[in-house]
Amino acid sequence: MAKKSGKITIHDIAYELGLNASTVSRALADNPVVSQKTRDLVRAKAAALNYQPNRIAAALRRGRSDILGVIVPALDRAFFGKVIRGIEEKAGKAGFHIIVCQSYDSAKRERAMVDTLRRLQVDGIMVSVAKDKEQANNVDFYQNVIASGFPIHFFDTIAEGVDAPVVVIDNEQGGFEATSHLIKAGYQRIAHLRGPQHVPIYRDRYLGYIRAMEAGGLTVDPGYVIDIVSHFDNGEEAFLSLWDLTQPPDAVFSSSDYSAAAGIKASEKHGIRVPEDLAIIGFSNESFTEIITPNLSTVDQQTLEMGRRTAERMIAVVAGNATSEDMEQRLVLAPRVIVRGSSSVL
Amino acid sequence: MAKKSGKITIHDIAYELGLNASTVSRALADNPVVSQKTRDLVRAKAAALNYQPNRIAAALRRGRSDILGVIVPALDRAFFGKVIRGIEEKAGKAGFHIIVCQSYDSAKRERAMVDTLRRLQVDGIMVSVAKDKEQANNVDFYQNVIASGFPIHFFDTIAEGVDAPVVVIDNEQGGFEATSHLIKAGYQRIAHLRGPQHVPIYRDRYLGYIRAMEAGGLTVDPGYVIDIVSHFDNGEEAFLSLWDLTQPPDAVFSSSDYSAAAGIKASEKHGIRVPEDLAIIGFSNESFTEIITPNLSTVDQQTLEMGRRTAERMIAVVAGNATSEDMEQRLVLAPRVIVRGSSSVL
DNA sequence: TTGTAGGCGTTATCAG
DNA sequence: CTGATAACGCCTACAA
Repeated sequence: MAKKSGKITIHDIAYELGLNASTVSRALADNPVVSQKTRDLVRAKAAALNYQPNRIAAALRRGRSDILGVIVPALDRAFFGKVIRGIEEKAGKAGFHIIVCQSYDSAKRERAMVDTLRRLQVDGIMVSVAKDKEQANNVDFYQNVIASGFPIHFFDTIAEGVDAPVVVIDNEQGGFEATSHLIKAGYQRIAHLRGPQHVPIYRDRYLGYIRAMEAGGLTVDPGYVIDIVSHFDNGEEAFLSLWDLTQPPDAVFSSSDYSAAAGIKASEKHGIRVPEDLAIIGFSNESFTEIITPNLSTVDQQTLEMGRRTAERMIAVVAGNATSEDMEQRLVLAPRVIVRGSSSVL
Repeated sequence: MAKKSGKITIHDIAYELGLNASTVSRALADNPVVSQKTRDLVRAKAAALNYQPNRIAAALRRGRSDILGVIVPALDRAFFGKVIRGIEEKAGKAGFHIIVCQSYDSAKRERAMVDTLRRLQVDGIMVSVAKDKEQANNVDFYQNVIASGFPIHFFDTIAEGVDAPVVVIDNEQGGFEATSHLIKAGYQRIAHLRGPQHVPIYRDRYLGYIRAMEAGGLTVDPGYVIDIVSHFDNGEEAFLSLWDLTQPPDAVFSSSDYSAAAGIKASEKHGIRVPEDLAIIGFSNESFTEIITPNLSTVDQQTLEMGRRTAERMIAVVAGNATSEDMEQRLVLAPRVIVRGSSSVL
């Protein structure tokens, strides 16, 4: 009995059992070098005292914390919620914990978070990079971090030009397939709501759109490409400007589900039938796409899978089963087009 | 120069400056007892060497990690994403980090997470308790944890009967106001889609509904109260059963936005106009409520605010500015009814 | 103003 | 099979 109010340590257990702390440590680690009898005794006493090992002390000693860092732009975006769920799932099973941080889409803040996480001695960091325009400075920064031997793994939005493992979906292919789907369904005048082009994922979706149009023998009317700034707010405007054209489109591939949804709403308001007069397909498979009417066709991003694979690969590196080098640096997941009512008359 | 490949420590800085590690430690902490000159020298050298303090070592020594734990049922639910965003926001500003775990709505797993987090030496844990039926065992568990002096703070779904600080919204009041809004709008036959009654938040919403009905002088037809199991899946069924009644309701207050949305969809399919034939109001203010047509009336839960306040209060306790006792144990946030197209003809 | 000497709780290396 | 000892990197009395 008798300990002040402080926490129980292996020394307490050792003392009560007339053993040495190192034996207790070995016993708790199930080290076979310790006699079975002693191991049982120690475990029993540990349970009796409600001993909780201090993992921070162990981390200091072992030089490993079994904690991984995750940096995302914002936690309240459905996409990141799902990816992190996948990450936590795999990490947890492998005995790791995750610390989650938000960059609020500021590359500067993102770099600061990397530094803090490293000071916390996380064993590696998974990051989906901020989408502001200050990303250029990331390259040197991350190259230095990586050169120092610290494991970094990107997912979704990556730091281009940085030599690190990456899990992404093929946005170009997603754009291609979404557009191709519209072409196959018979639409000819296909517009595109385009996200900020300094962000690779949006640029790729746009390029996929272009490729599909060319492959389908259709010309891209420059007036059919509308730039979306904040994907929800100016969704309606975008559609209005399209209808102002002398020859309005008969289909729209939007780089975001939000602007696509805004389009459905605007169409309804203006008496344009979806999909008869105008087909719409979005991107991301947000959960509301199955709730709105008509259901929004979209491109699924394999979010859970992205999280799981990222965590797996990160852990492989951290656990030493793989080095960043010997693993294929780039894992590209295939997006899946999901056809629903907004782009097909069933 | 010359360090193997290992990390830089205060000893390295001290060595290079011909100082002692303790002086460096004090200098970096801006301890005024150290001469300004030395402090500047140390900071400069630290920067030059790209020194990153080892917070895990500091944590061990100080007995504080500046890390807080957060346990939620699932990270891919919009509600928790927002709350955590709020938590991280406040925690980050106060110099804390957060480790996020998922209970997957299993009380057993939740308790296991509490133990692991404690072993990681987090300074406190914020938890939204799992919604399975095994919660009863939580009471003893949490009472013990708290009795041992470890700070626990609940939010949203709480462990009833446990004496710990809590931030919740007034679900009873939310149910009352949602229902009252329908009554004031002239609806009389008001049904309720009721969530699992072993979960306090759903029970409270139901009680609020009852109170409003009574206050409005309306009788509650038992056939008008439909139990929802999985809030999205059997939403349509619920509505179908209501329309089967000889006297169907003219309004529905749903304890979940998802079943409410399912109702809007089902109404459309069956040629029932919303809100003319049937008014619908949900609960939670999910982001899709503004996207569907008509926009769904709902009750906002103050998610960001809930996260911020929870973090603030937790930090106050951890930082010693307040004890769990001297702070009002219960902070109740007021829900806000948001009237949109689904329950009002504007 | 700076240095010395522990010690936080664990694990790893050596002996015995 | 078990014990003694040192060390992980930092902080903090206490001394000088």
